[in-house]
Amino acid sequence: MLNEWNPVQVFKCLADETRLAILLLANHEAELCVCELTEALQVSQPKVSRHLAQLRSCGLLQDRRQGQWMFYRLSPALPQWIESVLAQTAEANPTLLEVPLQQLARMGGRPVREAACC
Amino acid sequence: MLNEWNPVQVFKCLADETRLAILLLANHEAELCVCELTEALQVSQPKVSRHLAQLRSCGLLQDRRQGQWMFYRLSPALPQWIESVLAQTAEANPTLLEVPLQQLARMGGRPVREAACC
DNA sequence: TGCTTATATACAAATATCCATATATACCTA
DNA sequence: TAGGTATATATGGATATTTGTATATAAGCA
Repeated sequence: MLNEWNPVQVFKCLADETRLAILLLANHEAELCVCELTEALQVSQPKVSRHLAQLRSCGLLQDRRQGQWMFYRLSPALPQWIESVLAQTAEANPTLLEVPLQQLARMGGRPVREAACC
Repeated sequence: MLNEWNPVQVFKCLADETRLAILLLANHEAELCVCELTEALQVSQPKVSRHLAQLRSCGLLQDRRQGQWMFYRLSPALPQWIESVLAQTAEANPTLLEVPLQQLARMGGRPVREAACC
């Protein structure tokens, strides 16, 4: 995880429609798997995976495997200023999440989360 | 000013070392001319001008001519969430402004501001 | 084992971004 | 008007980013 939390790097991560939507969704939904993101954002699976890899390598996202699925969430180590930027952006731009959340709600066959521990 | 306040566009503006520094300086200093920015950031004049043009065309900066000088400041119309992002970024990353402010303080022959109105 | 689903990665092409250099424009002063 | 300073922009090349397509990896299940 190079150049950790460097503001320019962080803003580069936010400076793409797909990545910003992923981050705002992760902020809203706690945890999402790749197929859910693919469906919510209506983009190809490799595209989502590539952006997820970038966000993970920048330290913004954390992943967890559960069987066949990979679940992504905001990194618990995220500095407060970054959380705050995400929250402000989401609050001031509610339309960004509107369609993705509708797509999610419409989606069938979503994987069931198992408790992460215990 | 196309695509005004589109978050992705805004973050693209923040996703460059020179532009981010310009914005944080403008946030800190109220108003700066091109030669001051060139000196503070230790970059070439065309480079500063190009980035300033981009920030202006995105609506983040406002310019004002005073004689030979062009003064730039944050747009008064800046949405609150963007101001907030800038403030959070500056506060959490004080080193970003450290060297530029030193260079500014060291700089001689800075143009005198006239009152903008009256 | 072999097949299916979910996800990741490699590759190459298209596009965007960034920069140095050269030059143009605008204002000022004489 | 001519010359100087401050700033803007044009051009071309280098580099980075983004993407579709194809393929690889990993887990689950028969």
